[in-house]
Amino acid sequence: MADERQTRTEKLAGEIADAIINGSLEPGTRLDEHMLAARYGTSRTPVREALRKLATTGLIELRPRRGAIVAEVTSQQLETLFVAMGELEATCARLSALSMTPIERRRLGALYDSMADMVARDDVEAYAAANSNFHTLFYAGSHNPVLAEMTATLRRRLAPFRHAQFRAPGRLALSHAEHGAVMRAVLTGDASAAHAAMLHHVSLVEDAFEQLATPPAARWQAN
Amino acid sequence: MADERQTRTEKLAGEIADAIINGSLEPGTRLDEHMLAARYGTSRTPVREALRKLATTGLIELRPRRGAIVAEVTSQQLETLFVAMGELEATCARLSALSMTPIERRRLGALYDSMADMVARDDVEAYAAANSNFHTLFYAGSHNPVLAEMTATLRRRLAPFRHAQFRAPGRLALSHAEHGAVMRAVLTGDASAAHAAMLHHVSLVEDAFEQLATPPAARWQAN
DNA sequence: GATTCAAAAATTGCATGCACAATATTGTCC
DNA sequence: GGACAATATTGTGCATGCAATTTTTGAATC
Repeated sequence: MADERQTRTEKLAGEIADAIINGSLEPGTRLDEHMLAARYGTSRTPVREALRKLATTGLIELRPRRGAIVAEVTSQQLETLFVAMGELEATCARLSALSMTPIERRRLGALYDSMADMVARDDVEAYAAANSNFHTLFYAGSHNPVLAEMTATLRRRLAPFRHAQFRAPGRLALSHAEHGAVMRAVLTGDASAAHAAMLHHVSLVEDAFEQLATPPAARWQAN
Repeated sequence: MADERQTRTEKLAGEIADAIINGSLEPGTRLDEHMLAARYGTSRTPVREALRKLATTGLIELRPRRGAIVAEVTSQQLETLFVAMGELEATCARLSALSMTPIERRRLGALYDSMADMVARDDVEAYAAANSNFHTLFYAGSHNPVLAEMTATLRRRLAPFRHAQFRAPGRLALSHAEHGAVMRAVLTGDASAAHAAMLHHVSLVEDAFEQLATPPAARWQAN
């Protein structure tokens, strides 16, 4: 209940996106309009509109006259997505170095410090949540809503493939060290260093994924 | 007639987008579903779906229960869009420096050379078309379809505001000189120089726009 | 003349139904 | 037994209709 201000279409888009991101709808799954309408207790109309919205984010694939499926991502496409994500994150860091306000800089430093404790306690859960906030600070810090939204969209699209991100041993400490490099560059206003440090950081996330996680899609079409 | 393979929704989205880009639908115009359905000879259903698709690209603004309007862009939002565009173009140039194939590099050089003639003849029409191709080469040259599509989408979204881009005296020669800087950096594989040169180039485009063109939206909400 | 409020009109959100395209199934021939 | 064609079935694309919300209109009041 609560806020009944959003339309059924929007609510549906959110729920289906969540189902995809948390893995309960696996890549390749056919998204039958009747089935979804029945499952969520609406008619096909809002379902169709929600599917079209999700298609633009890349979470699902819409084939004219042939229905929708949860996007199957080949390892090559995943590589492409990670590279694009890295470039956008790096750009956000670059702009953050140039335009973060003193308050934003202080907040960034405070979050970074608090994450040191989580590393010390080896608290993966808390660190993962804080990590998400840490990156979000740069989206906002770019002071460019257009760029911020693009980056956030890409992040959501990659979410299904990052579940095991911090499981690798020592990954927490490494991540925190890289965060430190990014943060220092941003705080000193060194734009190109911030860009480079963030790019490096996100590349390593990609590597960690490839070494460790078996993404849902890879089961179907690896190589 | 011809290719009746695409759905009415897709065709509609294209036609409405064109109408916005070429200026026949001005920012702020209300997009009444009944009106559009009548104008294009369909029912409201495909119109609604087309509008939702356009909304995701930012060309129109969709206010729940309150209809759609052609996006009104404040000068501040326009600034944001141009910055984001510049960063993405610069990123494409950066990646192009790293990953263009010899064939792509040769094609880039050939196009650049051919544009010198257009500058000499002061052929604004031809130069504008070639300029579009020039930038598109970097989208493809990034070898990252995700990034390329994002950049192209932003370019389309800014298209309504760039009509008078090359009208300013001397702008053609200046543009060509900047293209030269970008091209040389890419051809020599200097990624950060390519990034910087493209950023510089696109910033100047933005300046040219601000000095010269009065965008449709600025009539309504400048300051 | 401006402001407030209520009723009317307009417009969106959603449901439902039908036609056609795509897919699955069955049957026939080699 | 396998390939192919005809048929049945499923599912999407689109049209239409109704209910609810928003916007407009008009009068009454300050």
